[in-house]
Amino acid sequence: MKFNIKDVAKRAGVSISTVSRVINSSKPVKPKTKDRVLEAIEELGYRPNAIARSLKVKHTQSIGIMVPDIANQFYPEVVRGIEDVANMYEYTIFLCNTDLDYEKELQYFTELEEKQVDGLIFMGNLISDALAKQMADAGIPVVLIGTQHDEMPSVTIDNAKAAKDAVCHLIQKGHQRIGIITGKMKDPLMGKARLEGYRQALQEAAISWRSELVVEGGYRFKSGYEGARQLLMLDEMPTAIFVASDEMAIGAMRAILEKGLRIPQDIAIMGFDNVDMAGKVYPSLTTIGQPMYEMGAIGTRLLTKYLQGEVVTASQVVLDYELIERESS
Amino acid sequence: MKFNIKDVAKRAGVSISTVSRVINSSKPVKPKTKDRVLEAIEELGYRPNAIARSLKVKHTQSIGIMVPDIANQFYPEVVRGIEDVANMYEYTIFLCNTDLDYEKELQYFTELEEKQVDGLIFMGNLISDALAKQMADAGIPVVLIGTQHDEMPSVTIDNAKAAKDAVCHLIQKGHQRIGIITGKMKDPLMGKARLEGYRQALQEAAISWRSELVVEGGYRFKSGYEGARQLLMLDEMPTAIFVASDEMAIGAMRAILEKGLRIPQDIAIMGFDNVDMAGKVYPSLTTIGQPMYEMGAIGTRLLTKYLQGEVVTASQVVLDYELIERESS
DNA sequence: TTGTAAGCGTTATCAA
DNA sequence: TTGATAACGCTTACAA
Repeated sequence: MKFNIKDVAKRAGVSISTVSRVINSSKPVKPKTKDRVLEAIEELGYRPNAIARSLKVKHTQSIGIMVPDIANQFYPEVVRGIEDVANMYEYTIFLCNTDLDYEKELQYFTELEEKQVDGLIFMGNLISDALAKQMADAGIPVVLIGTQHDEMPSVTIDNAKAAKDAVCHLIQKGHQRIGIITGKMKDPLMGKARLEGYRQALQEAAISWRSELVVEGGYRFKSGYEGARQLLMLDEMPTAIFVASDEMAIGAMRAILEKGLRIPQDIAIMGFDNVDMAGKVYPSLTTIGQPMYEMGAIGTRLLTKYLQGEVVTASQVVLDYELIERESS
Repeated sequence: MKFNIKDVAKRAGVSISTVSRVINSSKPVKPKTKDRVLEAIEELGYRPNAIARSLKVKHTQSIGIMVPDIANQFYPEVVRGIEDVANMYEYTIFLCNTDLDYEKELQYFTELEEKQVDGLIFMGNLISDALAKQMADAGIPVVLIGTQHDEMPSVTIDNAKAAKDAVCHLIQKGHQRIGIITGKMKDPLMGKARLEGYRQALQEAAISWRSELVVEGGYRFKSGYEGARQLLMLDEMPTAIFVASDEMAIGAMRAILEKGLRIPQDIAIMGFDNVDMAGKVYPSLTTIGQPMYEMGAIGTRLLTKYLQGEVVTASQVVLDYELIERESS
């Protein structure tokens, strides 16, 4: 019960080329025959086979998207942004979860390459050399979101500057003893850069660096909780904590609340990301808002430009963030 | 710089058929020639073209997945489950956000059909007649997750029973005056069924129904917040509220906390879903745990069975839920 | 304005 | 164990 272009041609009493022409409006067709074709298509419930078409035209109108873990708070929103504009430009998206595993990244890339995706959106940590090489060899346009690479277009925010602003905000609120729960130190953007911002803010305010106030975290709830507990055990507790991700910040809040301390009166908290949850917890979380949806949308728009051969002026776009003041500070 | 099977055949000094045979291990090839072919593949960096292959073999090793909104708390986890087992069975997934819009569902389905997906995972409300018809006509295997249809396989939980258990739990805790913030009343599963569970629990406990204690919500944070405020304005406030989704429950908690009331001492809260956030808010949320990852994984496993022509014994699987008692009750 | 036919990169049948 | 060759369903010169 599955028909092809030949079937409709026969039914309409025309050649397959005319059918093709009415499907794609690629060449003028006499209105009358066009109607006959349309009618035949309708009657048979014919659907063109995009696979066959792709084989011929050499593009698939599909793009791959690699993401560490869609179940992780941060990504769904940016994936939504990606999907919306991809859809707008008539692309469908292949979703791949890499778990930040270089092997998996490589393997998925190969799979996507074989499936002839027109382009790729990549999210994750640094791109491994092997992956970079394969991307270059494949000749598939790639845009990075939330990470950078010398030879690839990307959309990011200025993590160091954002972190600095965050800490400055705390300082302006009168805090002098400010703790930090960082990201992973081997992660240059979310880890090191945000710590660097913290350092700069303190320096500008002439607040001396105290190593007991910085604890390394790992982005997830639990490490925020544990990091905060560690900070709370100090003889002199911080009066504010800057936490390098919202999820950790919410873990930190729990640690504080469990101790019977008040937020922000006893300890102020500042997160990073503006994950959906940040505005919903109580007290709500003051944070650095990454424009997640926009990052996805703009990154994809950038990709479509490459795909359509448009000239792109800025290939490494860094977006504005926003300091969102809520109840926790 | 892109090679095809012909190029490697030439380079290896064999015919394209032998190359095909070594790629697919479909027929024995003399070890020596096999090595030559492998070598040629390696040297050229050849990648088989899956599109061409699909055209010939008539399947694409890809499945579509339609979800209302990936940015909505509930879905990322199930999508992760889907992707994991899809990947295990060598399928890649096309992700589509429908926004619960019948038009969009139809449109996406058509797109997926044209792209020749081997199967489809559908999440959303009731399937519209138009969609059901098109699915049947297309002859593409579909499995439903979180919703049902007479003629289609699905994986769900027993919403009414789960809701009843939830309310019984509240009753056991000594509550007699129990409010409910429901889902949408036009939604049979998450809306009506959960309300029905509430009704049954009250009835069994011989607690009389009071219409001022039931307010209709809409799943999202805001409607939970507003619903709770409405309940809190009653002359006799409820001592417990059963909320038909975690996100609403968290909105309800805010309304309560803002009034200076304590959870669970003044008002107990019970949610539904066990979204990631439920265990992270403070106080943490007692809720009905839907096995989201498993729903995705099992649904996809079911789909692969259809795709591989295996016999399936149970096509409408209803999974167990779990009452997760935390701090809010 | 329409039709014929070559070709996209594979797999699979058939013969050798 | 291998090689020629006809599909798969479409688009696109080129001819008519």
